[in-house]
Parts: sequence; C-alpha cells; structure tokens
Amino acid sequence: MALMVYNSLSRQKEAFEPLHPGRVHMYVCGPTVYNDAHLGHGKTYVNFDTIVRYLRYLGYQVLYVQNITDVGHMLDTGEDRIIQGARRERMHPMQLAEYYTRRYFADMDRLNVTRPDISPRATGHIPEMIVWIQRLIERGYAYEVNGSVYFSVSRFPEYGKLSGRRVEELRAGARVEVLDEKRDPADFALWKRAEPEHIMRWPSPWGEGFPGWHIECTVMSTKYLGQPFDIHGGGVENKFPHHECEIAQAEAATGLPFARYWLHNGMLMIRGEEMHKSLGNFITLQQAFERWEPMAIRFFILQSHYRSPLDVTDEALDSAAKGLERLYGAVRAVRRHLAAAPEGEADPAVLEMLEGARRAFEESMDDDFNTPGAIAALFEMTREVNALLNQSTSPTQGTLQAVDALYRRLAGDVLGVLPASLEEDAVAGMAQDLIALLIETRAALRQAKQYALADQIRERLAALGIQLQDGPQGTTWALR
RNA sequence: GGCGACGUAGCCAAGAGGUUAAGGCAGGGGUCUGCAAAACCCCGAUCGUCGGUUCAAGUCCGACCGUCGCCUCCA
Repeated sequence: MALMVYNSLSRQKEAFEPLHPGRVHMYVCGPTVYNDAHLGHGKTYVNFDTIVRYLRYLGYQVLYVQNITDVGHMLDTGEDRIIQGARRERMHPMQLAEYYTRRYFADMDRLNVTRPDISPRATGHIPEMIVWIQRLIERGYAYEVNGSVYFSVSRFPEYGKLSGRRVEELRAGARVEVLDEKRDPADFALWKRAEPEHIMRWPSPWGEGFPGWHIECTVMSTKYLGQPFDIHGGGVENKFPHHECEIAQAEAATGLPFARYWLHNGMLMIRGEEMHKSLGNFITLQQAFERWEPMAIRFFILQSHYRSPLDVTDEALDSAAKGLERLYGAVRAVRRHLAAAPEGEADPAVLEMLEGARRAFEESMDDDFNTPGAIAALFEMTREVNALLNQSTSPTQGTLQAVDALYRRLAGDVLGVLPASLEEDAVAGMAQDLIALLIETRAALRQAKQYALADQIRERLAALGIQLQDGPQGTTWALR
C-alpha cells in the first residue's frame, strides 16, 4: 500500500509522490527562541520528527529544514518578543536567541527528536528577504509607505486558499488591526520601519527596519528546498495568517507553486484548555521532564494522531509511561534471553508473526502516519513475544535476534521511543555480577525453604529499585 | 458574528458504509509461583441526542446539544 497523507490544501488524503523520485524536501516552522520550549513544542516537533523518520524508513532521502526565528514578532504592545525577553533576562537580543536556541535543541534531544538537516536563522537571511521583498514590489504585489512595506492582498486572488478564508470576511472582521498607512486592512507587513528605540534593525532600501512576520519562512524554505518543494508542516494555529501569507509571498514573487503538501498538526491542550501563560497552565518541557521520562512523553504524544488535538492530564501521561514500560519489559526480556539462548536458525512461525506485525505497523503509518495504530501493532506483537518467552524451551538465537531487530527498527528507528540500549545495560559489570550472586544465594535459600531470608533479599533489592522476577527458566531482574 | 475540528468503554485512543468496534492504562476472574512480581488467558462499549439516506451507518446527510481551535503573536 502506498503512503497516503492528508493535505490541508486539498482537505483530503492524497497519495504521496515527491517531486523528485526518492527525495523529499520538507520544511517545518520552527520556534521563536525567546523562552524555554513547552509541551506544545514537544508535540509539534515529535509529530514531524516521526514523519521524517517514517519517510526515511520508506527509503526516501529526506532534506529536512526547520527555521529558528530569532527576529521577534510584534506583540500587541508593539514590542517585539525577542527584545522583551532580552530586557527580562538582561541579555543582548542575539545572546538571548542563542541561549534559547541551545536550550531548545537540548530539550528536543531528550525527546529523541532528530535534528533538522538545516536550521537556518532568520537574522542570517535578511539580505535574501530584502531581495524577495523588492521582487514583490517590482511585480506590483507590494508597496512601500513611510519606510514599511506591505503585501497587497487584493493583488493576489488566491489569498485564502489554504485556510478557506475570503478577504472580504477579513475586512469585515472587527479584530483586524486598522493601520492608516495600509491601503487595505487585510494587507500584511513584509518590512517594518524601526522606531528609534528598536534594537534589532537592519539597513534596507526603505531605511532601517526589520522583516515582517511571514517572509522568513518563504525565503528560507525556498532557498534550501527549491520551489516548489514537497512538504510544508506546522501547527494548525499557523494556518492563518502565517502559512497563508507564506504562500502569497512565494507564489506572487515567482509565479510558481510553493509547497505541494501541507501538513498541520493539532494543538496540545492542558486539561481541556489551550496552554497559555495567561491561563497559568503553561508547562515547559524542563518541568515535564522532572516528572516523566522524556521517552514516556514522546510515547504519550505518539499515542494520539498528529492531526488531533492532544489533551494532557497527569493520568494520561502516567498510563502512557506504564504502557511504554510494558514494551520495554518485553525488549529487555528478549535481550536477556538472547545471551543464553541456544544457537539456531529463526523459527519460521515466529518470523511469520513478525512479518504480520511489520505489515500492520506499516499499514497504519501509510495511512497518514497513524502512530496510534502502529503502536497497537507493536503491542500485539509484544503479547506474542511474551508468550513465546513464557514457554519452557528457550527460543533460538536466530529467533530472538529477529525479534530484537524488529523492535529496534519499528519502535527505535521509526517511532523513536526505544533507545538503542535500555538502562539495564548501563548497570556496570561488577554490579551485574553482584546481582547475579544475590540471585544465586537466594535460589539456594529457597531450595532450603528458608523463605524469610530469601524474601528479605528480594525486598532489599526492590528497595534499591531492582525487581526480581521468578520464571520457569530461573530468576531475572529489572530496574523499576 | 464568520470559518473549521471534534464528541467511541472508568481514563487515554484507533477505526470512517458491510465478518466478533484496534491498542494502552485502570478494574474483575483465572494460570504460573512457597509467597510475590512479571507474563499469559478470560471478562467490559452499539459509538453525544434526534431525524434522514441506504439492503446495510460510529462510518454519509440534516438539526440540536456539548467541547475546542482559528479569525490577533502563538508549536
């Protein structure tokens, strides 16, 4: 079955075919680096990271670009958020942007988000933006007023094709900012004149100023990916006006289509409400990591579809963490058995089961990256694997290697929720030997029916976070 | 006010016209165990409400109720 993706532009699922066979050029709107990343960033970048990972799994060579917005967008107060942050933290604006860029990547690393191939900074592309704006003026799509440049929405009839909005409605809307110098209230800024107190400013043909809110994505995506390129992703909240404006700028300036597939992911909610500082329900990733393992958060995110809104509650995260632990338990057991397994080829019946799991996984992922379905396939496989390990005769090395390899591929490479080595592997050799010694001693005590002492060993180890599990083939242990 | 999305078991969450409505968590009952843990087996929903289309509807259409998003910076 071929990969189908929901394209926001056509509002339906379409067969995915990249412009150049075997290659995918993809852009996702990145963060504005004026503050720590929050759970919403986590959802968005885990969602798109998983999409990139699956495309690579399918064999595509993916070029993934995600910008870093280090020029502040304007707030209602007229102040730009980078500058506001700089004042708050008493840093130079560029220092602030660099500081939060590093923290952003550190958070994403913990969520096992693969770094984009290119992370272009807006401030590094001001000359390209100026050239692009000049081209829009030359072609009659933009005009200059008092050192600012605006895009003339009425000159681009397709404005609104992504978000399903019509310009007349925008004009009628009471919330559109009315600026006298704009010819039309719906027009948007390409370049803004810098007031004297504005720190972040660049020279331009229209005087000192700074770029508008949408031009960086148009310029940087096409610079590195060409035009048109395959996939443009971002959060739904950016569909309008941000993505709509990107399209207008890109297509007006060149006459070429912009992005071929638009993917929008759903918002993250906290207990049924949008996460907002003003609501006091703002949770940074750093804060979340204090309570939940980053992998559990990633797993939680992937247990719902990327296009759905995701409501975060403590209970939901706790149960996701437990579910992931179940998956890990099976992987650990497989790897532990592998060490002592008899040599031999893989059992054809098991290979068939694995093949079925792989197929179910791919069918879900092929259907617009349905990660909940893919995870379900993994759990069905896990039930079979655990049953296999419960049998009195140990599976062969070949069988266990095949099981382990599939876990690594699907849960590890594609979903990114399975580290290459689980924490037990990190327990030093000496500690492992000592645990083995205690298990042996306890086995002898049990043989002698000295259960009180045997249980004491088990309880003391449990207190240290080492849980013993007695099975038909002896005792194993796991960190809890 | 305009545009859009969603409402599936106690909780989270897939499914989108047709065999027994995935999966996870929690719960109940078993198996295994000296006991426990882990694991395995069994048990639970008729799909917001009301109409309609169809041989057949969580799945399509309409109305209503509810929740949420966008329309202003937001991942």
